[in-house]
Amino acid sequence: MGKLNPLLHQELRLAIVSFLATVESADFKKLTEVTGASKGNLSVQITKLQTAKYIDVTKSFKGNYPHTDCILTEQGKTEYAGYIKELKQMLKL
Amino acid sequence: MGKLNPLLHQELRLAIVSFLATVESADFKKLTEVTGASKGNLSVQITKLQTAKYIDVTKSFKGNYPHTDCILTEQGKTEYAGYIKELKQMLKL
DNA sequence: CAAATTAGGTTTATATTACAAACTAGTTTA
DNA sequence: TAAACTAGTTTGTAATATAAACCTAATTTG
Repeated sequence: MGKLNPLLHQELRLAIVSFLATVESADFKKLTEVTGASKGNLSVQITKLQTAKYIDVTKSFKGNYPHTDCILTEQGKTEYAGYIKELKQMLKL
Repeated sequence: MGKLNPLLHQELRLAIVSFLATVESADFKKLTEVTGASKGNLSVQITKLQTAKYIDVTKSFKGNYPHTDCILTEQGKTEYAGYIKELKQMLKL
């Protein structure tokens, strides 16, 4: 098998990517809100998506606090589109 | 989180269930063909779906050989429909 | 001002899962 | 009768997901 991209076929990562596909930029806090995930889990999954170059992660300081921003890369968009295509095909959506 | 039914949000089980949703009966061999999965993996995932009462599994003999037939239960259909609904919502499909 | 709390994360330990290799049990073929 | 095939199941291992614990600095509270 192995049709569905395993990096995307996971609930939290899919939630992150599908959200980023609609906004083009979201910070860590926003992502915890929209996904409902714990910070630990979110941190891990962001790193995985970053390692795979599906998202770009920018760390900076906002006021005095650290701040992490995420955007979908071109590759991320492409892979996401491919995943959706496979999924639709498989589920006849 | 935890929106997407984890029993269905797994490629092989999803492939099994989505296929059974279109045919109302398939044997082990047919399922290996349509999913492309190994027999071991298929066997394990069929058992999980059966344990959860998402499918009914009937073992018989066809000629001299054992034969395993699977059909989606009402519960399986309901859960599958629910999964599709959540997924569509999440991915805006 | 010292202690507690909050912000914004990361590391890591544990539990669960997925998966294929190895196995079971019998059958057909040469 | 040995080899190869049918039709699966069991099980060992590796990969994964997840939250608890941790970290550093900032800020609020008594």
